[in-house]
Amino acid sequence: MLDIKTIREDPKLVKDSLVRRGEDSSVVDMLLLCDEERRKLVYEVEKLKQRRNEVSSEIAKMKREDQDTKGAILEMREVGERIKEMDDTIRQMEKKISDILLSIPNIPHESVPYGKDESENVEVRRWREPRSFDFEPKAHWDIGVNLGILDFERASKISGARFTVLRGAGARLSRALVAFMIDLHTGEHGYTEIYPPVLVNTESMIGTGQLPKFAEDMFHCEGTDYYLIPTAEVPVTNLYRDEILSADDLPIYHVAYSACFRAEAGSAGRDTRGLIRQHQFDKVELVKFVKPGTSYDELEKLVGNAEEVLRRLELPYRVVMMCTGDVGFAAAKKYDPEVWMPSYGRYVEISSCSNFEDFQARRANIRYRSEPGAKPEYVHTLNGSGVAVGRTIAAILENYQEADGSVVVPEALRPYMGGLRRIEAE
RNA sequence: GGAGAGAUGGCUGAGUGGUUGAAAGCGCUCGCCUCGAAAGCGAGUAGGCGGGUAGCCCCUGCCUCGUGAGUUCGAAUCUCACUCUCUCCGCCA
Repeated sequence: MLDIKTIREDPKLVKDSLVRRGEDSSVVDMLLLCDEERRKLVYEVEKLKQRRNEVSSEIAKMKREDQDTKGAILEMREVGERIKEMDDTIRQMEKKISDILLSIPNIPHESVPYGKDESENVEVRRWREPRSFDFEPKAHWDIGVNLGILDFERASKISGARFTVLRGAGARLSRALVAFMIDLHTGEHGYTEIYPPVLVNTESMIGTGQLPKFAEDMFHCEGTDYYLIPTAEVPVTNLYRDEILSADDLPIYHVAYSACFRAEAGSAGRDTRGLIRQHQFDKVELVKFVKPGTSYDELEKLVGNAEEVLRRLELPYRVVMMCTGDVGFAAAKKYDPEVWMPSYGRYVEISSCSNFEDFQARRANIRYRSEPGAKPEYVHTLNGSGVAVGRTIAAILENYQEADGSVVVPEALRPYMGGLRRIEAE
């Protein structure tokens, strides 16, 4: 959420940002109109309330002195009615303003390149050349099924499309990856581990920006106020909702493993095979709460932390900076580390690292005091995958496959796999 | 699921219709004291939304005592609904 005061003072900035994102900027004028109207009403009703307060204390005094209060009470009864009506109108106006405010995306940082869609994202760096195979490499869904470690057919029987059952070494590989990633981030990057609920309420979803705009992407538990989280970003960022932190608390670094759930409405036909796009997948997420001045440095470090996972696993990757048309609703700046996927013949997103500045903090009301007694200010929040587990399994299967159909276990993972060096068909 | 108790400021905790936005304590900040510190003493210390003035200093109004409605001239205080927490019982991995 943007600050209404910023919009009031510099509407052009917000309109330009919407245009750069390729969105309609006319909401800004509508918003300002409502805002002006609201302030006018607030001013009026507050004058009435002041009058009511004054007369009420006069009535108290008159009663103590045994004077007649009938006239004053009658007058105030009318004033009270009037106040109620106006408060109603103001409440409607505020609802409208907040609806608009919640639907306006963040302003991209000045370092974000202009572009209309993902085709204009900018590659920032590459690590390692993709391996060249002396045989025809297979896709991970074939490798996994042949090894008996991925079972898509039974998954579709028990659940449906876009689900997977992991079996044997496949299940262990997944568990090993989660442990490996969390150990790396807690042990070497200074993150504190969190294990969050995967069901959260509406308020949390609004706090991080999934709602109200992207309701169709979410699984909602019918008859309840619970949503299945699309990422651990939601519960972990909302950990400090409506809190005022002290400067000493910052920066806060959290790492959280969770299952993630996405309805994937509107992606029919895309990535239908394999582990790339599932309704349920595992992810290790990194979340930071930092002082405003530091958030862009923190973003670079965060991306580096995600990249370190891929380097340790020796998976070739590149990092892409999102352009204005692809930066995402809540982010001011975003980098996507992408892993090389032989079956796709290209790099595939395996992480997404964003600086939200105070966009989420304002929605979720997460503040801090720069020093004792100072006015509370909004923190900056960041998060990034560190990294997506399902896609990492896919990348390992494909990049580490051998001509005989077996898959070599990356060295960094072997301690977590009971020393297993190679996954072979049983 | 049943019965009961509760929800007040950074924290603990008073307050059952009218100078209570809120006692007291703790914490924190500043000052005094001290060579310095502690102790002691004194002062200060919620957030939000408007208006004035104007770069976050200051003045001023309104709102906020879990959330939402209601009663009333006036609600932290009375009524109703909801949410959450705790205790006991039941059920259960």
